[in-house]
Amino acid sequence: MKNKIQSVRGTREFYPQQMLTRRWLYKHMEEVSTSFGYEEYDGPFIEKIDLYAAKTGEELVKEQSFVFTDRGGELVTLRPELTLSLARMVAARQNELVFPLRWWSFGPFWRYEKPQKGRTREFFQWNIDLIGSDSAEADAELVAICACFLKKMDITPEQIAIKVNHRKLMEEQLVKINIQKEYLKAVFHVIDRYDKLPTDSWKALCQERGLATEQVDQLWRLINNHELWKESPYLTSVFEILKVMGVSAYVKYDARIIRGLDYYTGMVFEAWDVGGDGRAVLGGGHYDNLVADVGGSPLPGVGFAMGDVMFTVLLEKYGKIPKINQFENALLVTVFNQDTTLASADMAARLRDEDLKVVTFPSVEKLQKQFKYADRMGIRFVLVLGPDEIKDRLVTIKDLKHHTQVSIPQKDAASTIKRLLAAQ
RNA sequence: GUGGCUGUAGCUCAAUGGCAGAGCAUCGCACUGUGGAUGCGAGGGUUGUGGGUUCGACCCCCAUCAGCCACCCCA
Repeated sequence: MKNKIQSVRGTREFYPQQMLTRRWLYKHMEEVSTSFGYEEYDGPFIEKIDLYAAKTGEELVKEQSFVFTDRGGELVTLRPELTLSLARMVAARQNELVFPLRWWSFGPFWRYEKPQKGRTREFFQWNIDLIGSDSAEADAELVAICACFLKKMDITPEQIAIKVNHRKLMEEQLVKINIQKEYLKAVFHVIDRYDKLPTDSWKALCQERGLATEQVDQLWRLINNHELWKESPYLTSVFEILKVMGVSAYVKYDARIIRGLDYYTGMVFEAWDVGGDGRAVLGGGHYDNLVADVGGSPLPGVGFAMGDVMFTVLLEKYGKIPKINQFENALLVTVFNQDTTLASADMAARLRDEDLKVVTFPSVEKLQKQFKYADRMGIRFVLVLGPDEIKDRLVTIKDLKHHTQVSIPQKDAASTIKRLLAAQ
């Protein structure tokens, strides 16, 4: 390990076992996405910085992106998110695409943040969006997809819950307590801080930000009002739809959900780890203007994004990551000695022709060592082709799982193994 | 970007400023045609890195890198 060059801070290394987990996660996202009729797409991994400058909030670009100048002197960045690339792609082919369109993606993103548990500088993110509809049905669908995914991962509503709110509802309510339009952003920010501070400190913070004592109390009542959604016919309708879809158990109204990204204009939602000290694992919402903002005609959309890092942390916490053995149906063809290597290679090739997963041992070693290798790798069958077998055109097959062994004619090897596999 | 804690064998961790260790793992042998078990043995370290203090530094000081935690922010 001397003179080892370290990996770049915050980047990920996927050893085979973790790669299996990533693929397993991907498979479930794909299944849920496609079951609702979503199509897979992807955007560039590098974008011009201008794409994000306007709409995602300044911090995301200024502080949290991997920005550099390319050889042509252009300021570019490793993509910190996908929604704006999506909006541009849609705007570019707005007249040929069929709406409403439903697209999903899973790929790498980069943010220049301080790494800690559940947060790295390089991460994978599931993005899923429905564009071209303004209805409560569309918004409800995305929440339902989120719930279906959690259910599929065997996560219960007691473990992760989806909290829903609506920005316009909040704006209306804030206007009612005489908060001026210009202050909305600042107030949204203090609402966001509510969970992190004791009530007294939070109230002090509100006053610091210019709220009158009376307004602070009104705001406190507002964000602790779990019935507030009843003031919104829109949210009422969303919850009704979710009930019919059978996913209500995962969904809660929460007036404290606002979300940081500036482009959300309607319903917003986040999935939270209920058991933990509260961290969002997924977030999304409705946006009215995104496509227009990148040069298209106005088109509304709704979508969410989920990072793999925090979600994997939670899956581990709840013991939901299966131990996958990719060699459970594989076989190892051993080599007995130098004279039998060709016979083993020949046997291995013929078994692969029969669509079996066949590993060979690449050098002549003691059988003990080769058996141990199979055991450590989780390979189920070990084949021995020694002088005795070759003389009688036999092959010995040991089933490491059931600790049984047979010697059979070589021509029956594939069918015998297939029979054992079918019998489990 | 700010503050705090931690870096010793592949892993988990010991070691008053005075000889760098244990368990697990690895490798070898017992076992010359058979994995998991047992026994015996072996290898493995510039104590994250670079300076400083000291007769002497894993230990104290400074810097730096990395991990974790709390902010900030967010997925």
